[in-house]
Amino acid sequence: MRISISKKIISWYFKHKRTLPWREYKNLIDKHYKVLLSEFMLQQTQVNTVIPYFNKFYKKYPNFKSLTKTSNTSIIKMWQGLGYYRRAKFLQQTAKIIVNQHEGKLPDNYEALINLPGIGDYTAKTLLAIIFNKPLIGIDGNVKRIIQRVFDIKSSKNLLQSVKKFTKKLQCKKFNSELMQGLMEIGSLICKPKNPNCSLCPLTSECLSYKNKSFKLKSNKKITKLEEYFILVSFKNGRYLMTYEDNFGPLKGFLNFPIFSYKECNIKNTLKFHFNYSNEVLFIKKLTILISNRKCNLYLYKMNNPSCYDKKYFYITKKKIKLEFQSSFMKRILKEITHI
DNA sequence: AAGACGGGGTA
DNA sequence: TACCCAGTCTT
Repeated sequence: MRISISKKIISWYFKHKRTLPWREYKNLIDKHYKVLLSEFMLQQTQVNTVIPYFNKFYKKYPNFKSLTKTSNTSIIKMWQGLGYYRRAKFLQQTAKIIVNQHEGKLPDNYEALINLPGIGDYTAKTLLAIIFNKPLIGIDGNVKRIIQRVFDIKSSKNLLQSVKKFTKKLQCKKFNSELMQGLMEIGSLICKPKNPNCSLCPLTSECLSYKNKSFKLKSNKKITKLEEYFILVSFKNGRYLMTYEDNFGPLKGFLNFPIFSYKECNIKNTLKFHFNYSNEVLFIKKLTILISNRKCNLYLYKMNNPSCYDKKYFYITKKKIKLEFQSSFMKRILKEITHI
């Protein structure tokens, strides 16, 4: 008798699964918390990037309750460098709902889970699979790629629908948790986007892409917008001029140097408007930063001792900056000017 | 249905 | 450089 694809994935997983911090737990509630935390951190973020963040975060916030008793600022500070900071906000909101409405436990049904902040279709199904061993499979990038390759599903308008249909056939009752994790494990370690390592794959005998020797998938076209800004660097008595209120999209609301759109603004007029522009303005250097779907050209300018007309700007010491949330964006600028 | 949202790894 | 990552939410 032929062994089913699911069984092959499951036995492969038992044998080859990695030891990861969220795969070891003290008890069931600890498992709920660890798996949920890992799923939030792993959204669009690779395992190896997450591991140190997870360990540090878990040490400081070891359960749902601890997340309800701290400020969102503190949580975001722990998230610093991981990106997609909305996740940290949603995580706290979800923790509060779990503590206040679900007796500190993760709900075990789709309806309740999908209604929690930061939990979408993928995470809801995956939590049900991993934690409660329910016969569902969440479709992430890994699962999508494996299914597409094994069944040689051509990219088309309803690619996702086809993937869903084939994925459903794999669901199993007894070891669905291992199946779910095995799919992702194979996806990230073996069935990689480029150069899949088929010699290690347990599915080669049923993989149509392997049979046809064609593994190329249609890539997601990603549009990168070019944006240009100028940034004002001002340094006084060991302190930097900064603000929380500049309107730079992705990191709006976080501490940053004064930043202005290069296209819309005339530099001198802008400086006159916000600052006492009587001092000389010097161009320092051009910096290129990639962030989300943008490529930003930053033109750094220096002005000595401006007095601010606008209350939203203030001077802050480097020591205090360290205590604040620092985006990689802001850190990069800081690094560039620190030796000027 | 498309765009916004971070930052780092990899070929 | 371009693409990808255990996606979700908003418009």
